[in-house]
Amino acid sequence: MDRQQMAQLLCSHGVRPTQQRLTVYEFLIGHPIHPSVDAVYEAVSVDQPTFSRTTVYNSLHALVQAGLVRELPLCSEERRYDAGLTPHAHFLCSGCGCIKDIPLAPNAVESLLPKGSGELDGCLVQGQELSFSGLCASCSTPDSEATASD
Amino acid sequence: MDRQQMAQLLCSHGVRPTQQRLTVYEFLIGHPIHPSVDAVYEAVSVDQPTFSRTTVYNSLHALVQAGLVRELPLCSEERRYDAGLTPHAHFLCSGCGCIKDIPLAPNAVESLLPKGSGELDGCLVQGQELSFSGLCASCSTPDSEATASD
DNA sequence: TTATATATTTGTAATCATTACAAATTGACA
DNA sequence: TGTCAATTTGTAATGATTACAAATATATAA
Repeated sequence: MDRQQMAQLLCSHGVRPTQQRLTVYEFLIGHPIHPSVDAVYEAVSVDQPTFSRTTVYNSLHALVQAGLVRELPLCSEERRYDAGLTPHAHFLCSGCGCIKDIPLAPNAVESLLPKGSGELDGCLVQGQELSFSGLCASCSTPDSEATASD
Repeated sequence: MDRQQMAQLLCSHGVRPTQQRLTVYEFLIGHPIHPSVDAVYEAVSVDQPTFSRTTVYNSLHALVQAGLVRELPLCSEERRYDAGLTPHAHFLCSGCGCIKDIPLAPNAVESLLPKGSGELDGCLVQGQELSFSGLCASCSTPDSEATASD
């Protein structure tokens, strides 16, 4: 997906495709590491030193509200963002903070809901998230301390 | 479960059953509203005005580490805690912040993982959480603005 | 193209949940 | 009872996020 296509995608979701928003979205698409706000900011600042941290926040808000990016509900100190919209779960390593994707079958999560129990009756469900936590392969091996990578 | 039983439960999990920890745990058990730290603090302060906010943090940390309480991974500003350990999912209302429990069958979540795909190979899975977000019945009804209750 | 209005970006200051810390207190154990 | 270690308490510090206003960019109309 090139910038032109991204711009059209943003437009079709009601988001004005400014340079900054495209830069943030491009980074998320190209780096599926579920980065924090600061990770995005650090990355885009390399090429564009005037890029503001506030703009990263603003852009992410706009993209999340448009449904193009989702904020991950995780027990992490910082918020993490994901532009991958195919159904998948996440594994958060409490050691190094890395996040792994876990593919899921379509409608897998819905199948868990109690059928006809009415538990979600009247509730408007807009998002869902399945997450696991623990230690990744690197961090669960005692002799090799993992460096916080992604 | 009375205080005596709670004390034994904490002991068996390696947590010294201090008065403060028991008070926090008792509140969580008795009020399954998945409260925030501040909600716990406000509640216990009514009867014990000298109860410190830091102690609420400390107690919750101890209980979480012992596996008696879980911290909920949700897209909320504050951390929320749950002493209910039976398998269930959560629904977080972005309007009023209330959280509803959604019962799940045992091992329902595990059944979603790709069989033999090795996606979690080498990872030590310690926790899991399935959450939904949206608007609760009260908040999705336009004419009755819900008051932030639980 | 130019003028005008609107939306966005930027940088700084403020907010708020959480953590760090040290003194005071409590509880266990000899 | 005395001593030591763990816990509690209150305050100060931290750090992610938000608020805000001036500067800038963008879209639309003339």
